[in-house]
Amino acid sequence: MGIIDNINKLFDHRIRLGIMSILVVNENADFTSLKELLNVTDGNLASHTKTLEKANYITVEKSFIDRKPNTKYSVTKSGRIAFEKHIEALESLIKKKK
Amino acid sequence: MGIIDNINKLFDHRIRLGIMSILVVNENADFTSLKELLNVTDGNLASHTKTLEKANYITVEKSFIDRKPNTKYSVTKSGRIAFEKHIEALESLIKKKK
DNA sequence: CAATATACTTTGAAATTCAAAGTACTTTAA
DNA sequence: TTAAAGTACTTTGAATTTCAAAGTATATTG
Repeated sequence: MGIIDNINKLFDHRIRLGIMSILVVNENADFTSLKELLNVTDGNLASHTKTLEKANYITVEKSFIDRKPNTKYSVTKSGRIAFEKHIEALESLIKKKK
Repeated sequence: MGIIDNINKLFDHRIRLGIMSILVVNENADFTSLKELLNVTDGNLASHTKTLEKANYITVEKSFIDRKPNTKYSVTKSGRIAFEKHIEALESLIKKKK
């Protein structure tokens, strides 16, 4: 087993890591908030949220707020668990340097 | 500026992160050692080391040891600095959850 | 009602990732 | 001695991923 085997490939990208970091502390965040916080383009954000959604790490809820479409993302239980594991893997990899 | 802007794209991949993690504590490591520690295929490792080399984050030294080719990788000064910055960016992103 | 804005989605070109196959020896063993 | 297997990479290109431009749909503003 390699020393990076516990690093989750799905979180091994700064945008997805950022999305998860936001969602684990916020219960939910909408498309526009994520876009601004992460400073990414629409299409790019959409494709990364879709990847996380397919993995069942986040859920999407669409509604209309003030007659405008609104997409809210939340982290799932399994997403939260997977993320914690990833962070632990990252920490143990990096700590080796001390 | 987004919250992930200080994450270095080049270290935003588990194999390259693993290579750097090994090299910042070891002064040097050869191809075979990296391959075993990381549990990756030859071609895959070669392409990631090349990426880091192009960025001037690691250097390569080729020689023969026991009549066999040996490739040693070491981290450069700028590679070390970039890596530290990356780790700080990761930590500050993750710490927000506490 | 035309122009501009908001909130996404779709599309596909470009870049990246990855492993299979290739190269160049060396070692073992018949 | 020579054939087969092993070591240490490198090359290649197919598959996947990333990303932004353009598109869709509705709302607002002048």
